[in-house]
Amino acid sequence: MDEFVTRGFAATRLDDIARRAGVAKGTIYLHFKDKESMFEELIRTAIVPLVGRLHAPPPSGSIRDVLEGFARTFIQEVATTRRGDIVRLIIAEGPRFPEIADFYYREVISRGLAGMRALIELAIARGEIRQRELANFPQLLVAPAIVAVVWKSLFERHCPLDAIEMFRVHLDLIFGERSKP
Amino acid sequence: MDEFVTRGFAATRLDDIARRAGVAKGTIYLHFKDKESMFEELIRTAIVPLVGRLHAPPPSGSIRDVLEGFARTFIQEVATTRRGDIVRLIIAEGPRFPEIADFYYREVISRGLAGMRALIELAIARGEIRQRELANFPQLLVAPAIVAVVWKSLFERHCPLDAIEMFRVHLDLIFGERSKP
Amino acid sequence: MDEFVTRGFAATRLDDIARRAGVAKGTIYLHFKDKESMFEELIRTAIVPLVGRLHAPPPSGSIRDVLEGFARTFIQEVATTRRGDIVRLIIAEGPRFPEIADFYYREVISRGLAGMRALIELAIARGEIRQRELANFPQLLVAPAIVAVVWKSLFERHCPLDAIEMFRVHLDLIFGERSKP
Amino acid sequence: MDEFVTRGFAATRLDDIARRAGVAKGTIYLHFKDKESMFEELIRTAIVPLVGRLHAPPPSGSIRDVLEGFARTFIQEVATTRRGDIVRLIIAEGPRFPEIADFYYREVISRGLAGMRALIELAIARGEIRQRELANFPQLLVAPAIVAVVWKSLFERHCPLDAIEMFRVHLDLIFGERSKP
DNA sequence: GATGAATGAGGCTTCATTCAT
DNA sequence: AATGAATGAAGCCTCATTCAT
Repeated sequence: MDEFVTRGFAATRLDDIARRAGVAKGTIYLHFKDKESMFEELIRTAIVPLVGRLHAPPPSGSIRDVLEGFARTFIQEVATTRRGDIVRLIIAEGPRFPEIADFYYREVISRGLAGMRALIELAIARGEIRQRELANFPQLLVAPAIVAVVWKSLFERHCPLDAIEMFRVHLDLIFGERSKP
Repeated sequence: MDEFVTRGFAATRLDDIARRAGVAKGTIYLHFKDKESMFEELIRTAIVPLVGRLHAPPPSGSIRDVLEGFARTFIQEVATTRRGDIVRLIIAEGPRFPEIADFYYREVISRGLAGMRALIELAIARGEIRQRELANFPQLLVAPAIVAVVWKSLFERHCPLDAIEMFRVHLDLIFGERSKP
Repeated sequence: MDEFVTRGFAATRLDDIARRAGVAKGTIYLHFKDKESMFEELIRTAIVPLVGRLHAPPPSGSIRDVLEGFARTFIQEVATTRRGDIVRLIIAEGPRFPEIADFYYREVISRGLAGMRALIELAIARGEIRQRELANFPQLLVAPAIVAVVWKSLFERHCPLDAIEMFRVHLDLIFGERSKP
Repeated sequence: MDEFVTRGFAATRLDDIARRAGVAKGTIYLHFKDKESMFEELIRTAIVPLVGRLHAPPPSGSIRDVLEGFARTFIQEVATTRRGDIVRLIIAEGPRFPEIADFYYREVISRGLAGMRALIELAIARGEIRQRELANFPQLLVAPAIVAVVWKSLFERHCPLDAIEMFRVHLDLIFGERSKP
């Protein structure tokens, strides 16, 4: 997966994968049909941990706190790490691997957005969020996370981005400005 | 460019490019040093029209109207079209073509964000925007556009996204809800 | 090596080498980095047997007999055979492969000439050779061998050359005419 | 010719020849049928001046003086200069261009050797040379010149060679040692 | 006559895949 | 089950040659 993330599907060599895995090239073919199916299986496998996170904890405190915690976790454990590159990899290779895009949509996106929408509706019901239409576009809630992932991999060295702080400001826009601690 | 957008850098064949361009393979080398520099030049060339747009029009009316117009233009002429794929292409290949990422940051991102920040500060000064910290993260302003571009190329067929309406809701979050027409 | 000798470096095709070697084209690259390093390694390898000969035998009989034996061996086993073509190949490609010329000078030429010089000085000390200055130009001793190699590959079919007899006459010039047997 | 000499036939590009000649690439084909015939014609043309020298002046003084003058001229105007490289070029490409080798043999070698033989026989008749068999191998007379040409292009930078002095020693071997001036 | 842009055959090299060991 | 040498299809690139201008 590291190799695919670093170079993309086409530019990755099975030689390198084998060396990195500490096996011979032929051994790969005992586990995978070919390079393409290996790529697809690896992506699927890599996505699973993301899926795990989506079984949201029950919203005990305020929705905003839940979201802020979620955002912090996502940014620290995904956007900043190798997992964030997997997201970028899916963006990059998705159009050529529709099955991967399908799988990703089914397992991650649709569930994640459903969860977001539920949270938003709960927050609206509780009066934490005033903008009722936000429930129609749960993508807006996670948009800064996407931006953070892209920014990290392309522009971080030109201009570092404090993704957590950015997300906090984003939540201020949604929930109303919070008095600074 | 179509070929590169469709397949990515490594998987694109010069044979196909030549056929699509209606020239022989050798002819390519009268114009470009090699595949890599052709890719870089094409990306640069493709970006130029985007850059032109960034010389912002003078904010005559309300900032929100300016941004809404800008968003509509961007989504209709970039996110929906082949140009949006170029943005995706840069996200995909940027890490392996640092020069392209550099160029893109210098010519598009830094200028665009500077323009956004100026607009945000103007809006804050005029009282249109209350969240002063937004000026520190102009990325937040365009985040829905990025999401739209990615969504279009990966998930549109699973779940169409009304990007313009999404952007309108986003602006409501920033400027406060506008009374429905 | 046969292919390189027959066609020269640039005109030799890896296709032909592979076919001649009875392997696939790709197999070549398991053993050599590229065409150039293959050429260089082959030349080096081909020279090794020549180098072996240069560890001179102890001059038991007269120096002239030693040289006549050496010349006979050289002409029969080098000038006449495929190895002679390697000498011609080095003359032909040397200027474009400085490393080969360097290697050849270091391993063959400088050692061979040192050996020749030692023999000449010994012969002078013994009174077999009167021309003391010959020791400054050991190249003169082997000049007919070079001429023989070149002649064989270019003009043999126009006018055969008895290289051994020529060398004998050459030795007569150096050692004084020997009474015919 | 400079291009061919520097790189050999196969590695020389018509692009470079055209640029050096100050004409367009297509223009070459108004004068030559193809690269091969151009090479052959150029070699032939380049050889002509060599041929001119062979119409020997009548041997007025001693044969040895004639030869020493000839050698000095040859080494200064051929071995040291670009013309010497042409000799090397013929050695290099001769086997693949039999017509050139033929032409060279006919126009230069056979005539040159005939002239040498005549000189040798004259010197024998005059008593300047004692070794009668030398007349059978006029190649021996010019062998040091060949060695000088090869040495210059391959090993000069490792160990400079005083070709004229070497030739003088060679003549000493043939004519008997001359008292030093 | 001269040009030089265009061509496309052909060469070098890579790398996914196979298979005898 | 694991290996890794061997394969050969396929891609990039060069350059001799052509031909419309």
